[in-house]
Amino acid sequence: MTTIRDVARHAGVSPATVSRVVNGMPGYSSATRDRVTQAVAELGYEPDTLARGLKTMQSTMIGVLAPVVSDALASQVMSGVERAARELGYSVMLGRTGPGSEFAPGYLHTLRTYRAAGVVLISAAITADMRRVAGPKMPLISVAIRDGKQFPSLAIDDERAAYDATRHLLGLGHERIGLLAGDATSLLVNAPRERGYLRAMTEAGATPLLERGNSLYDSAPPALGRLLERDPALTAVFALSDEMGAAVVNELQRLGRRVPDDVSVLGFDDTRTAQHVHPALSTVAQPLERMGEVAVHHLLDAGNGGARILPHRLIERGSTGPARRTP
Amino acid sequence: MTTIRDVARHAGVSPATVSRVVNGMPGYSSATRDRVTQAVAELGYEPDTLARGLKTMQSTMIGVLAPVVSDALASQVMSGVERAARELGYSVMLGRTGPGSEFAPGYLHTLRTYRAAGVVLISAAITADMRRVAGPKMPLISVAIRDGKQFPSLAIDDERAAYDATRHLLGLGHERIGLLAGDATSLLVNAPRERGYLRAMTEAGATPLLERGNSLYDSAPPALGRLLERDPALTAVFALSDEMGAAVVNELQRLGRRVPDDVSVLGFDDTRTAQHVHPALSTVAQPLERMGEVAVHHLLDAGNGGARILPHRLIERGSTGPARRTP
DNA sequence: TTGTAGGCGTTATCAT
DNA sequence: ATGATAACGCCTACAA
Repeated sequence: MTTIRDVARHAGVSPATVSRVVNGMPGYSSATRDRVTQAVAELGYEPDTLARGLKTMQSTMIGVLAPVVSDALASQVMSGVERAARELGYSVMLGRTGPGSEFAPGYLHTLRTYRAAGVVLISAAITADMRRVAGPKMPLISVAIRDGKQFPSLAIDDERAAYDATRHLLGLGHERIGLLAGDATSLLVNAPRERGYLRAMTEAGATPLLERGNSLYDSAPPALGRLLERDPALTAVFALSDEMGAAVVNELQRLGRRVPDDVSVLGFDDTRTAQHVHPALSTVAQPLERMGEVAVHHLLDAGNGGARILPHRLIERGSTGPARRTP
Repeated sequence: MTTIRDVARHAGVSPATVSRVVNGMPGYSSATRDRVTQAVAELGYEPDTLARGLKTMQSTMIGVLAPVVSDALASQVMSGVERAARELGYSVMLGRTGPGSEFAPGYLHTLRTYRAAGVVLISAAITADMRRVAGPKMPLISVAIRDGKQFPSLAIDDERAAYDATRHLLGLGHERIGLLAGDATSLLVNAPRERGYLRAMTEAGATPLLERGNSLYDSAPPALGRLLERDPALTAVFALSDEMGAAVVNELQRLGRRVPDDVSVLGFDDTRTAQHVHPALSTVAQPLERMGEVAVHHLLDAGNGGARILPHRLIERGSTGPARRTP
């Protein structure tokens, strides 16, 4: 292994000078800079991250924690985090919080012993306990979830997004719009979306109709069944996740209903799943990759508390269309 | 921050003793062990990973690198890696190799400066250059790709898996089976699968028919078009990725063909995508999560070179069935 | 502009 | 069984 002393010897200077050159600190002639640079190249020297971190009391590590590592939404945010981190010279450490954030403290602890520069939590709210184990030096930010004003967070305005989306369906002439919501455990994202839907429906004088799944694919067909039982003449279903939306598209067709001619379907999130059904799922897009990138920047800018809002966007694919005329 | 000296003072012993207790080395009475253990608990002491790594010249970090972080297949392997690593007390660092592995050396370099305990490469072959920048201490293993015998790898037997799958379709009475292959850049996985298909077809006296996509969803419809043009009486399509398989299921139905009554469709990998279409995609399953776990174990067992094979498995869902009788 | 020296928190060697 | 001490590789006052 090449150390800073090797380079120093090779270039005929002191370790301190090498350090200065490598870190771009002032204090050397351009001649020595060249000699050092060359020595570095020749020996293939790279500063040891551990030693550097130990000395500076800070590492260039960023943690990224998600409830489930293989989740489609989380993957996209992680991708953004990774890209931004790398661009800024940081590395990212991956962890899993578990569905109820139960593993988060353990990972935060580890991250702390690495003197991580910060942590982004995906789809998981920051708790006082997490804040405590993270210690005073390590900033936390949660993404894709609205987390009050107490801790930093980065998300779309879920209430408004659901409101806009419902208005869009109303604008297409739909009145009997069923909402397929997620379960209560992900309350922080579901509650505002439900409110948005409710508000739009009420304003339009339409009758709200709500059933719950658990945001995953398999939970949607039974919930759709309950929705159709309560109103067989439904002309639109608004699912609060793309997986549920995709399942609804498939299930409706299995039941002999055409999408979107008989029933329109709208999803939420704009994960890749939305494009894996036919007709492709119209959906409320969250800028997931971008959220990951922005989160990293906020983290490193000592992004202080408060909730930041990113813009949502409605993407029309093939699963939505004008309401079927009631004869 | 609590250091080992704080604990030592608190327990009335020397730092060396604390270290011994914490690391389970011999050399202390049970009385002092208890005092130290209690002091550790009271002060919430956790050894600093950086300092420890610096001293021991080894860190408990494992790298996991994938061509694209948000890829479904890679996500599942990563999930397995993360789980196994955590269980063994290791942390995982995430990186992106890029489609042609072009970024791999950079990440390997970083990992080396972290003195990582090893690196698992997903869907990326190890090259001599990578091996070089990884240095002599850091083991590498590639997963979900067959990598000759030169470097460690962990994958299914792609040739055999495709052979078995094709035989399965033949067994259902299909003779006109089109193969939807991936592009040439992922040659290491595609070539053997193509060979397996070809061998099964030839053995059965059937006529092979092959078109290429790029493994992603959007590439499948046009390729399917070409397949149908060359043989409109096709009764089965074997797609070498689930995304392409899902697209084929959707596209066939759009074209008015029933799945599986008119045409059977078989996918490959068993990612979540396979379950996001209707009928759900039958597919050749790779044990992705398991591969991630096993990779970690091999890495830490100083897993020497050579290709390790994990078993594949055919999963029948709704997209395959007996061949349509030719009247 | 450049070099010397001390210490970050830990483990390992050598005394006691 | 326990403690003092020296490194691991780096950065950064402080001196020169």
